[in-house]
Amino acid sequence: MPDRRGATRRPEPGCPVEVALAAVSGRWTTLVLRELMHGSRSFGDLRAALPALSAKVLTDRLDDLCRRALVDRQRQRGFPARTRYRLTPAGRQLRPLLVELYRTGDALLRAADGERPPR
Amino acid sequence: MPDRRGATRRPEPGCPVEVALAAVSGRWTTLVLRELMHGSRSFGDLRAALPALSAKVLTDRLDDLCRRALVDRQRQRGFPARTRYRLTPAGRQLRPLLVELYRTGDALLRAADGERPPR
DNA sequence: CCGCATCCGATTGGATACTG
DNA sequence: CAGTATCCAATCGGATGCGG
Repeated sequence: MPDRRGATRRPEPGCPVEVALAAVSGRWTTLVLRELMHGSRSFGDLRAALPALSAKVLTDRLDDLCRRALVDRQRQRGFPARTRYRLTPAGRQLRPLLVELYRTGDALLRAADGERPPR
Repeated sequence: MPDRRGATRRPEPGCPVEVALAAVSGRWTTLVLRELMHGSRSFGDLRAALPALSAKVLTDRLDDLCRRALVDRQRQRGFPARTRYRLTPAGRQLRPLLVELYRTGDALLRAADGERPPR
């Protein structure tokens, strides 16, 4: 990618970098993905794991992930209603990216601390 | 990170994943970083390489990257003014992340195409 | 040449209350 | 239980014009 020909001169939605970034950006997205990396979850499971996340934003995130085919939704109608969310094979491909995000962020934090040595 | 204890239950700014995501998100950010990965650039160099990027947004991006200590600004005052931007050692640490973003996005695009096979 | 100042429309995230 | 419906403040990206 560094210096690959076909490099874009504007942010095109079809650029691979934009596609990956769109998949993980947005507030709470990485935390929802982390939960689903551990296995399938219901709407309520996710709310319990992330108590500060409102229902509206959780719905937004899940809708978005479903539209991108990274998450699969299984509704079981009736009362009480039940819905299970799980990663698709495409969604599972995000794992190395999340690991790399953690690794890079950790390196940046260490670099910043190194400048002002921990007295 | 997957299932690491100390895992956050809300989006805290000190979380490594948030730090790395903040460094590369925002429209045009990855393209500006790509240019700087190739070496130091002036404000005008960047505008020429990314013609559809307005001066205001470029300034926003560079200010942000400087505040995060990922980019270093060297002003040479006078007329005409000159400023050179270059990655700091911390900024260069973003390269593997950008590569991983490209790799993952590419994999997602291939997965999506595979579903509707290219006739 | 390198920005900053303004203004603006669109998108975002969150709070709150209600429904199948 | 699993959402939907409103409403709102804040942020964002972009256009345009001026200033050192």
